[in-house]
Amino acid sequence: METSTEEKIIQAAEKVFVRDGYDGARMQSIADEAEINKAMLHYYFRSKEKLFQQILTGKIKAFLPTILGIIQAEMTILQKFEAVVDGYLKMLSENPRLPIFILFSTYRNPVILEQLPREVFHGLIGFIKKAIRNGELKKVDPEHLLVSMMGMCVFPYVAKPIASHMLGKSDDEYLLFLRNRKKEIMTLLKELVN
Amino acid sequence: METSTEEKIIQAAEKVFVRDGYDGARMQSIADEAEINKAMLHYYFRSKEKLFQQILTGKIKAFLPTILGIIQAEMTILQKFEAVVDGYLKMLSENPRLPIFILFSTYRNPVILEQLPREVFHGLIGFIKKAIRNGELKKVDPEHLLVSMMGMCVFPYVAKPIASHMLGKSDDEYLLFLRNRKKEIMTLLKELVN
DNA sequence: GTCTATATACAGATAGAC
DNA sequence: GTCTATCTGTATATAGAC
Repeated sequence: METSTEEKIIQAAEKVFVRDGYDGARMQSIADEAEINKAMLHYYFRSKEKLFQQILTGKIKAFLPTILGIIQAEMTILQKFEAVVDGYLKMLSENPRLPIFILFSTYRNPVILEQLPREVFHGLIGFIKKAIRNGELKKVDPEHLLVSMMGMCVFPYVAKPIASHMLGKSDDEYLLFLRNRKKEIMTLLKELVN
Repeated sequence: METSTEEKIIQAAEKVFVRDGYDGARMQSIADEAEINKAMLHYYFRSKEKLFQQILTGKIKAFLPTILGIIQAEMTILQKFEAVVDGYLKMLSENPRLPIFILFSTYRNPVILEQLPREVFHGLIGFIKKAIRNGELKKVDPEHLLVSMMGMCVFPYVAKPIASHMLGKSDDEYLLFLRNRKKEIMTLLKELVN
């Protein structure tokens, strides 16, 4: 029932920034959404810029694949792929507007990325390399494969308006399309496994 | 040597809108870029909104695959894939910031999409369906395959800041990475061909 | 068509009472 | 901590001289 003012601001700011972007967001919109006074935003966070940085940093960390922990050593490479794709698609289905927000924000201000850890990517690339050495996987470039996997997951979300229009799908039909996505991505990835 | 004022405005507006987005763009920046007076923007285009609509519509049309005309009936499906991927990646390498601009803009204002033709997508999906019937291609969902192809092409561009950081690549190294992209996408697509 | 000057609106941010 | 009132800058847009 009780939410602190600071927490209310953060939740409202997430919603407004993710929806409207930094330049499109209004401090008044955030205050309205949080049902508090506009002056409180500055009392707690000093400036729009500072509030935004905090929201963006938090969201980027959620956006990066945190699935690495789930992966077990005994899994086959295909099972690992499935864990990554599945975990990622689930997060995206819960936060469909998140990727376009993050990608656009980092384009306009890449400095924020410097504090981000690279272990997740390195870990996944390591798995792929090992699977190739084992003969478990066909010879492909690990970095390109990882980018392809992420692209296949993320693109239908960042391109939702244009893709649903081009495919002639209503919002409901496009949701259904997204739900079939995992199976279709895995069909492609299976072809790479020996 | 001679460029009409209207043309100078359009070129400047393309540059500024694509770089900064609608909300981030300033009419003064466009005027400076075009080396004309700010009042001229309103004389020729009435409002920022109208100028933006015109730029965005033009850019979306360039963004959609116009490669369909190149495709010949005698080509194998793999050659058709290669034509699409190659044409698309070339356009992207010449306009690296275009996709993030269009995708973000259509997210904020999807109405603009209504005037866009769907033939390009339908044409490509038709080719894929036919190839499956012929036994030329493994059984995959044509719509998903098309979205996967586009995602593999576009994602490395829209995610450039985050991907180059995660892979630990400098700008030059990332450019090289992008230049190898075609080969790696085709490696994946080849596995789908019988 | 092109300029200068200005109108109008609204954004982020702060001062100060309670 | 929370509010109202207000400051200050700057954005889009227009009026009107040339």
